[in-house]
Amino acid sequence: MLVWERPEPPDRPVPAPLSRERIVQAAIRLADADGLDAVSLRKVAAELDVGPMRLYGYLATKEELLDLMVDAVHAEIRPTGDGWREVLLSLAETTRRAAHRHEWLADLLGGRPQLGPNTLTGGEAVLAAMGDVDLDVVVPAVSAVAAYVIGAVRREITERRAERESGMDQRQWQVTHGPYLLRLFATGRFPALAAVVHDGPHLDADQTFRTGLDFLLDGIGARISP
Amino acid sequence: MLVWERPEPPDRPVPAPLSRERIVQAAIRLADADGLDAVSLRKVAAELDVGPMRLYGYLATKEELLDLMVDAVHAEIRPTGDGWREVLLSLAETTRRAAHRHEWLADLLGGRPQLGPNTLTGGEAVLAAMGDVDLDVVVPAVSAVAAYVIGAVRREITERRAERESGMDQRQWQVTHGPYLLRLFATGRFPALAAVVHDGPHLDADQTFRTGLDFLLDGIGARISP
DNA sequence: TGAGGGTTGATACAGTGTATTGATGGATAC
DNA sequence: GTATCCATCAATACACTGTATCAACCCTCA
Repeated sequence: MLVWERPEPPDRPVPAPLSRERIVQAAIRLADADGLDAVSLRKVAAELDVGPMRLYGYLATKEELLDLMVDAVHAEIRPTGDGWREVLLSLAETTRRAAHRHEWLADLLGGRPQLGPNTLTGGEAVLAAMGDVDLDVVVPAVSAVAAYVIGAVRREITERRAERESGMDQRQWQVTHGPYLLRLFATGRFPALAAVVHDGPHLDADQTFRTGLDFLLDGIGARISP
Repeated sequence: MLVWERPEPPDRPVPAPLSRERIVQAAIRLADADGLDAVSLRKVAAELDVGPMRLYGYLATKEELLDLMVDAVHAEIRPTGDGWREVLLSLAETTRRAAHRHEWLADLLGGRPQLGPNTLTGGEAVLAAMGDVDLDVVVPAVSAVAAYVIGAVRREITERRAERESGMDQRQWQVTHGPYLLRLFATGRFPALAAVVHDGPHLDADQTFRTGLDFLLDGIGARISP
């Protein structure tokens, strides 16, 4: 044997075979690190030391990759608890926490039909735990909670990003939006808004999410056990 | 004067001067017709018979254009009514109707901080109409309704698109997803889901939206007038 | 008439998703 | 053991995106 044909180091013997799984994990890593815009097929492929076109052996389109990413994260969303209220509450909170770990989820939630196995498994868990509540209430109730969560998480993540960016250079934010807003408020056309900004409660994100969710769950509860 | 130098027809004397307004209207036309993906700076510019770079005299970036589009549509969202419940309800319904007229709105709602004049005017109208309800309830209540609307509209438009596409070739949809779903359901891992699909209520979009909204408003009402 | 300067159009660049085409290597048939 | 075929994979190519840069232009003022 020729000496320069040294054997491969044993701890990285062969690159793991490509798979949907590995592609999706790489895409999620990229999205977690640098946001959804950083997920391009070229970058995902580079992450896996592979040509971009290789991915098309496993994916039909980029949209499919995004769908798979969402479904993969749904594995982290597993509602638990006893009784309809606990279950819906934990559905909401685990979804929200997943979006905190993967902010890009906020951009994707609700934007595509979700029929992946993990998503369906989560849905099954919710429905199964709803006890013997009438289906005529269960269906709109779950649907309403899902809608609320999608919107609330989206707003929260959007605000979080804006704060992060304006925190990074608060100076710039004030220079850009400050005068404009001051001018608008100075017109006196927004007295109620001004009052809220001035005297309104300053809830943190946890409280805001929870309060709105409680409104909704209370309203549902009134239909279940009047 | 040379005969072939015919004067411009008087009903189209000079191209209207370019303006943010005209740019935004052109972008909205494009988005209404062919979806948000059809809104590229090049196409918007072409719509206005102008080079792409002209737009940068009026816009700093494409994101700004999208923000302006959203704010422009907010001019159509003007809640009316007496009392907090009517106002919140009309806020929700007018928003939803605007999204029906401009489906792309569902992709943008909640995705960016909204500080445009039309958006603020709408917010002012809502707050002003909330009467003398305690601010500690008003703020989370409005916020919760906004969140619900964002999520519900997003889900509804997503489903509408899926139906439209699968309606255009239902054959293809069944070929693609049918066997996969049947296989999943055949495993027996989703009995509750299967029950819902089989026995659950089939609400139309109006009812679904309205029912969830009523849950939420009921819950809010319980805090306002217990 | 000439010069200066803001306005506008053209070109250019880096990046995207994806179609097509050419190479390559391993299994199968003789 | 050789030849053939086919599946796999890499490279190239295309049309398109947002945006930076730069050259031409026209309008205003001296």
